[in-house]
Amino acid sequence: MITLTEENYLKAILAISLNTDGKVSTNAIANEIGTSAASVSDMLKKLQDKKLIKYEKYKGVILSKKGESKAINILRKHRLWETFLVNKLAFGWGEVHDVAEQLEHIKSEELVDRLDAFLNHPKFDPHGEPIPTKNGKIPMTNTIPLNKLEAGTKGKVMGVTLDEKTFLDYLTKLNISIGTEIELLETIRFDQSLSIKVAKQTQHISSDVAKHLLIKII
Amino acid sequence: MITLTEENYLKAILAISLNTDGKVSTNAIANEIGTSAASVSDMLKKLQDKKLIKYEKYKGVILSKKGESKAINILRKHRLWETFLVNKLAFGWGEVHDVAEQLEHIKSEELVDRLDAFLNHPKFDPHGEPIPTKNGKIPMTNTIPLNKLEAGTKGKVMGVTLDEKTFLDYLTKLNISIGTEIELLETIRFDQSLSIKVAKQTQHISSDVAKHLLIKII
DNA sequence: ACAAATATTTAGACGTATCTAAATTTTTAT
DNA sequence: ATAAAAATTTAGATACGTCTAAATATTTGT
Repeated sequence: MITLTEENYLKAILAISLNTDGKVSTNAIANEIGTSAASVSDMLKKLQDKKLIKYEKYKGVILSKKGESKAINILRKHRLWETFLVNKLAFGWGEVHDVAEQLEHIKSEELVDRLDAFLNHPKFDPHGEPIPTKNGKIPMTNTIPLNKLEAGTKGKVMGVTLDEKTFLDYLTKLNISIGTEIELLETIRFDQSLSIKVAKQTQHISSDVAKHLLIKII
Repeated sequence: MITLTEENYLKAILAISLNTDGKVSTNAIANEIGTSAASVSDMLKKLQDKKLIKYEKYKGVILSKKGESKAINILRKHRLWETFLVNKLAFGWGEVHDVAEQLEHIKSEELVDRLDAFLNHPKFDPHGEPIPTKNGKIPMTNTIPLNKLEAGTKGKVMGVTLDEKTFLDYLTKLNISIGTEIELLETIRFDQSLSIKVAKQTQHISSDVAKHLLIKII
């Protein structure tokens, strides 16, 4: 049996893997989970013993087939529950993360299948992120982060890659949500901050904000 | 912060309290939870320290105001989630207990409020048991267990007090569900088993089954 | 009332997950 | 190339929840 804590480690390793190339470092995991490197080191041994990861001391870690499958399933459950909370219980998109972090650990394949059907097999969660399929694939989206766009390009916000209330509240204040059209006017050389046009209004945002906005060029 | 295990102890103590008078014994709790009396004894000290129970060594235990409020809230969540699973996700009434046992520990008052509203503030769960109110009351029902009925009395099944798949599957086989009309024909002196009439068919059931059927006399 | 049976608690141990501090390995910079 | 810095692992502790075996308290039966 896999414990709740082990599930959280797998999820963290997957999240880091999706954003970076190569092996995942102990420190990166410690940072993602909010724990010490020592604790991570301890846990990696256990996950290794259970064949959930491939781990070499000092060399970093990657998920095994089995570990990846578990991690993707947790991600699937997380995104399905977020969809449920927003679409059925009328939560705001900034309010669902913490609850979904609990719900994602509920163990029942039947429940997930029925929830998926109840929601009409959604392809994307409320943040525009693709919902992994039952057989463990994460659908690819042809979007790029706003900060990688060339100046003068217009696009539409297809998703956000940070699920944090303060961030999502800020987006709401900027009048940005899924589907919003944005034109990148200029990238400032000094700090990579961006001038953008949203609904005919010119606004200015940091590159930290821009990198979490997934854009499809139109 | 209250742990998952502590919540399960409070729930168990409440469940026993609702069926018996006086203080709850260590053994009764061990039996309900499926653990050793020694473990229960350890845990009772912790719950006492947290002021969740009133406990005197060797004398048994009752819930404190605070403990009772927590326990009833867990029961409320359990029954709301069971209602969700049956009414919205089309689970059978015998299939929801294990999942609800997990869902009842999700921490979010907002979630419970919204779930309650989504379900249209149900008064009873799929087993006919009353759903505790947000302010911590368990509505009373004027029903009695089938085995306490007098021979010759007719009644309607209003609820079942055992949430176990084998039991509920058996009821289904007997054609008994919430709302079914039953006439008690005779109680056998030897083993307290019962002859009943269900939908014009005479059937015979044990007193163990009968005591978990809540009847309203009609 | 008192011995036997039953119930409960204590003692000591184990596994999980965490921490801080110290040791070790790897990377970086001159 | 090697010393300093950074990353990682190990060692030793702590808290939680569990267990078995032993000790103690309570209840029961005669």
